[in-house]
Formats: sequence, C-alpha cells, structure tokens
Amino acid sequence: MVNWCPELGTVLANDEIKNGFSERGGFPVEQKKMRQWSMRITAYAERLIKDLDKLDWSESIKETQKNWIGKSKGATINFQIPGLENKIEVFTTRPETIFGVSFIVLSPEHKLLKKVTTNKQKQKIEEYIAKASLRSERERTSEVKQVTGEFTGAYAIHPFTKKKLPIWTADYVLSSYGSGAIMSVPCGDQRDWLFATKFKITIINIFKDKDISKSAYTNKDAILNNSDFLNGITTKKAEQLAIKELAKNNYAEPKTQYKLRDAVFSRQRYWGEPFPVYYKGTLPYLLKNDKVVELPKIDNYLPTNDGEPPLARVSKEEWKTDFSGDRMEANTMPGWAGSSWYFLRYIDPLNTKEFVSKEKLNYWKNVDLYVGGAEHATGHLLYSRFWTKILYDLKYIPFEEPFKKMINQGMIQGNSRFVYKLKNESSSITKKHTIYFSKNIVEDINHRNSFSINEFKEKLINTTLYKADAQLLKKLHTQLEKHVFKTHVDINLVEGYELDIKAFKKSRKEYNNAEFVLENEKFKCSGAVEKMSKSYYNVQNPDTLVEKYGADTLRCYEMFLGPLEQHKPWDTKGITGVYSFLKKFWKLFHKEGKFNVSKGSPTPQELKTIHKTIKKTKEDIDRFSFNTPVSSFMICVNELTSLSCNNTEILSLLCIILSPYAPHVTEEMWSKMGNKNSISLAEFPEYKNEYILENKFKYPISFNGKMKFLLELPKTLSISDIEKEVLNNTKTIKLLQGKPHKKVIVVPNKIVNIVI
RNA sequence: GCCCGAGUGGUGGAAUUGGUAGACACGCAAGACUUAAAAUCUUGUGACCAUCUGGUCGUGCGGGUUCAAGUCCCGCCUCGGGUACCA
Repeated sequence: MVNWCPELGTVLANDEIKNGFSERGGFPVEQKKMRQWSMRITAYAERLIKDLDKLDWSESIKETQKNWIGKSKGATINFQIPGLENKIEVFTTRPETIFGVSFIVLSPEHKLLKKVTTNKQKQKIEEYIAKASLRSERERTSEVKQVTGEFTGAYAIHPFTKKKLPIWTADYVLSSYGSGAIMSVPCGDQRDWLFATKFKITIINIFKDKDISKSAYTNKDAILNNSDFLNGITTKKAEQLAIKELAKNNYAEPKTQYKLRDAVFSRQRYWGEPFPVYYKGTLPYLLKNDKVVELPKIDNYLPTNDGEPPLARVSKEEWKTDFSGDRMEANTMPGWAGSSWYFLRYIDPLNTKEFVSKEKLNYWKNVDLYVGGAEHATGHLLYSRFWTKILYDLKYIPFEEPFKKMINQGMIQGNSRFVYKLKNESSSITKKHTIYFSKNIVEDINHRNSFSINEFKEKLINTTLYKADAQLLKKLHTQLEKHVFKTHVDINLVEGYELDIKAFKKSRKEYNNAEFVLENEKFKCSGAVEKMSKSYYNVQNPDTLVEKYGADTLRCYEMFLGPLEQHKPWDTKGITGVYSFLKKFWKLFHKEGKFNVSKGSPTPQELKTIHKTIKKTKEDIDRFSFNTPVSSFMICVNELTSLSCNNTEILSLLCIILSPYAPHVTEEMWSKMGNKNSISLAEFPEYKNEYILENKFKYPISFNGKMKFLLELPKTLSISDIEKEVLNNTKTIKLLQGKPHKKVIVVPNKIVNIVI
C-alpha cells in the first residue's frame, strides 16, 4: 500500500502528507496498491533514536524524530481460535493487563478477518470492510471520536482463564501498525473503554480501588486485582512476570515496535535520478558497470496512457545505458535521494573516480554546523541521518551522523490583510456585483449588534445593496458573518488597515464592479500574522527597500530584528535606525563629503572603544547571537564620532568586524584606505585586554538587594577594605539612619549588598 | 489530548555563570537649523507619587528558595509550533 496522489500523479512519502493532503499543492491522497522500491529505514529505527543523544540539535527536533520513529516496548501475545489452526497475534505494551482483556479487535484489513467470521455475520462484516476501505485517511483522522465496529461472531480463547473472547473488527485498529490486531483492555485503555461501552461488552476492572465507571484508568501506578497470579502486584512489576508466564506456554514473547514505516523510494516523475536497474521479464537486475545512468530525452513529461511513469515512454534504444534486459526501470528516485548526501559530494565535486576522495573526507568530515528549517525534522533530517549510517556501515565514510550541530532559524512571518466578501446570495443584485464589507461593520453586527437595521441601511447608501429586498437586508443585518467570508487581499493594496479601493478595483478584472460598505468613509481590513506566502498575498519584496536604503542596511536590519532562532513578523518600522547608523559610519571616513582619514597612532580612548567592540562581537558571534553585535557597532560608531576619530588603524579594525553585516560599504572604505585585497580575506582581529582593562569599578551599592547608589572604588581593594569604604560613605550612613546592619556581602567587581 | 518553545516599556529587543532590569534602536514629545519641509543635531521618555533631593511599584499569574530572582524550584494562565486512533 502506498500514498498515491492522483493530482500530482505520483506516490508520496509519509512526511510529504499533511492531514490526508499532499504537502505540496494540498491535493487529496489515497491508499493504493503499487509495486515500489523502498528503503528499509525501519532496520535503522533503534540506531536513529539512540544516536540522537550524540547530537547538538534542538530538543524539539530530537523529540519530533523520536515521536516519528515511535518506539514502544511490549510483547506479542497469541490467542487461539477454537477450530482453527491460525492464532491471532496481537501487540501490547501492557502485557500485565492480560486478565483485563474482554475482547479482541482485528483491523478491517486483517488477513484472518474473513476466515474467522461466521456465516451469520458475514454480510455485516463485508459491508463494514467495504465502508472502512472507502473512508479516506482524511475522514479517519477527522472523525476520531466516532466509534464504529462489527462483531465477527467468532471467539478467541484467553490463554489463562480459557474464557471465550468475542472477536470484533473496527477501524480504530490500524492494519499498518503492530500485527493489525489488539487485545482490548477496556479498564486500562480509553479507546477500548469507549468501544466496550458503546457495544455493551463486559468491562473487567483489574485495578484495585480505581474507579472506571466514567473512563478507563490509564496511569501505570495501580495495584492489580482480579488477575490470578498477578494479584496485589504493581503494574510495573507485573509486566515482566506476565511475559515470563505467557512465554512458558509459547503464548508470548517480548517485542519492540516502531511507528516508523519503510520509506518509499520510487517517484513516477521524470526529473529525478534514474535507477541503475533493468528488467528481464518481471525480474529486476542491477546494472553491473559503475557508469552513471543518464536520463534519456523524452517527448513529453507526462505519464503514459496506461498510467506508467514518463520514462516508460522511452524505447530501449533511446537509453544511453547498455543493458541486457527488456526494459529499464521507469521510476525515478525522490528528492531525498540527493538531499541526503549532497554535502559529501560538495567536498569533492569534480572527482570522476569516486563520489568523494578519502583524503578530503578525512579532512572535512561531517558538517559542523547546519543552519536550517525545523520543518524538515521528519523528512530530510531523518533520511540524511539514515543515509549517512548506510554509507558508514558500507565503510565509505568514517562518521555515523551527518550534522553535528544544528540551529533552526526562525521564520519571517507576513502580516496578512483580509476583506469580507459577500457570498453570492440568490439575489439579482449580489449576482451582478461583488460586495465587500469593512471589518467593523461585520464585527459590530455579529458581536455587539450596535446598530439597528435602519442604521445598517444608512451604511449601504452608496451601494446597490441599498435597493435590495427587505428579506435579504434582514438576513444580512442579523447574521452578517454567515453571509460573508474572509479572504486574503494583497498587502500592496492596503495602507495600514485601510484598503486602497481604487487600486483594488484596478488590480483584477473581476473586481471592476466591486462595491464597498464603508465605515466612517473608509474601508478597513482585518489582519493576522502568519507564514509569509504567495498564496496569502502577504509577501514583502525587498527590492524597494534595497533601492531606498541599500542592501547593507537590509542585511544589518535583518540581523538586528532579533535572535536567529525566533519567528517574527516582517516589519520595517525600525529600519531607519540601522540606515542612519550606516550613514554615521560613512561619515567617520569623510569630511565635507570628501574621503578623509588620518594616519598615526590612535589614542587610548579610541583603542579602548574598538577593542571593547571586537571582544563583544567575537563573543556574540561565537554563541550565535547575531543581533547583539549590531548594537555594539552602533555604540562604537557613536563613541568614535564623539571622539572625532578618523584614524586608519581604528577604522580598519571596525571595517573588518562590520564587514559580515555590511559587506558593501566596508569593502569600499577598505579599498579607499589603500588595501589591495578584498576585505573578505582579512583576518578577524584579536582584541587586546590591555586596552580595555580598568583599574576602577563602579560598585552598585544595594540595601536588601535594592540598588541605591554607585560608588567607584579601585579594583585592587580587598573585601574588608571595600566593606569599610562603603560603610563609611556618607550616603550609606544617611540611608542607614543610625540603624545597625546585619551583614555586608561583597562580591569583588560585581556588587555590594548591605542587609539591614 | 500528548510533546517542544515563548511571555520583559507604546514597539523590536538587551541583560552570557543568580549580582545595577529596560542596553541599542523605533516611536513619541520638546528644542536647534530652515521661508517651509525633508535630512541632521540636542534633550527627555517603564508606571505612579513628589516643587527638587527623592519615594513606591514593576520582567504573564500565585507561591517558594536566596543577602540578592527576568534568570533556580513548585503550581497555574495565555500564545506559537509539532504531532495525533500507534495498542
């Protein structure tokens, strides 16, 4: 079974589907039987979880991967069916609840379902199977609360009590997980509880002193009851005991189960790496030579009339590859075939002998820092780890993980605008004209009902709706929200929240006859912060900003906005601040518009300013805090401006540390100061502590933890001397008002706290 | 439901190991220059009280630990993201 998307004409991997729709395009996805290549990522499930501990990645991505792999420990237990050789195998994480089992459920796709069903129940079961197969993934996930199922008429035998357990089928049991069958313990599992309650199946309470009349008791801290040899034991201890006892009679064995499925590796597309595989009859063979298989030319990039992939259009002769079979594999590989290991090839892209040379591999090794989006957590970032492990196991590479450290940059969000559009009511007026309502008109009517129908009519005076029939008007007045829908409007047509009606009408043909219900002669839109996307019409084009302020300003501003990892809406309010900072920077190099710098030795003040900034910038960049250096640059330029500094030595250092943020203007100043090489080749300067160090420190003097005043003292002073100085200070005496102090805490070069 | 992350002035944010909360900007206000505007420069700007010196409160809410809490601990609330019939 694969996820088939008819609209895209291809199979999709699990991570490419969101809520039953394709992630790209949002088309419906259905289940289909198809012969496909797939990768046995499930064989690596354990290692993929275990090795997460070695990685310096965000907890949330690690968690997402862990959940996606979905490891659970438990046991498989076999239930016998009288009169049949087959046993029903179930997987459970709670074998200790074996005495609470009151029924067995098979998934509608289970291979034994039809076999066990009695003649009497046959028709009902077949109807249920048909109904379940028609339910799309979408329906199954959106109707979680709905309990459905059917009794097969058959019974299984409880391994210990030998009691008869009715066998049911229900689609809350998934065929693709575990063995596709469960033992139902209604007292300990909420879904089983709901099912048993709905179909009036016995609920056995095996938990001592726990109430299960309203819902199942799902915590694993109870003491067992009604459980034969497990009575009086806590659930945790009982687990192993139950497995042991079951195993004695070959009824059970311990088992670890994963949610992760094998990854489908075929795509019915043209653009993708072709497989080095050909067929003789129905049997596939691997191409023996190591030659690269090239995509053949094709007349049309569409599937064949029989629904075969595009490559099936190509005849044997049209392939550049020599192969001795009947036909080449027509599927191509998915995107992650390349994205899983490209970083290895990037090390050595021109190598024609091997995919990467050993020497280069040993030098570069795996990626030190990966900056990327968290949205790839269960796709690319998992596949890439899997792929790296395969290459490691095959001894092609000396490391098991592709990316040592990862930072997830935040998304820049868009500020969307919406208009309220009247649905096509069955009225001659609304069919001819599209009518839009200003935001507060809709909200006032629906939430506050602040104006009467006559006032409402007043608001319509400039629209064709004014002449509408009384019934329609009444409908709109009482429940406007039901008759309008919110739709995105291009942010370029909106100033703040006010719609530019003229521009809006012009923007599209179908808007030409649009009419607007205004408030205070203006049309207001509503807004929301969401993902920046073309389909939301909230995309900001940086070109106009670059034109107005320059690329350096934009670059600095993007950094200045806030921490790298944080999501935030795009807002250009503060960009002028960064712009004037760069202008001030430029002014340091110029006098009355002419380039003017001085040579000679810098003053101690100037040296202190620049070395302080180098230190701060270096430390901030080292901890990936890219926003805070911009403030330091601003402080530095402000200080150098007030020092009237135009010293080449100082300004050269400033240029280098600023160049990653403002590469253009710094490169220009750098070359004007006479440097032949690009500033991008200059070495990041070392700061010198001797220029920064002070011999005095301004101590904050606090009373009971509250800062009252500052006192400058030499750094060489001992703790007891500091205490003496502080206590003898007139301000201290004044604040103490003769009261005794309990304690004085002195933290050298940090703080003094007097406890009263 | 479960898992992860975040809540600091009017706004974006800073505070790195528990040690001066609000750096640096935006915005706003006043002033200088200008016929005027833009640009630029100067000053002020967390809230409340006070004529000044100053005082009280203040990092989502309620507790706690500590000489000292935005930072640590316990319990909540709100928002954002991920995930979901996984037995």
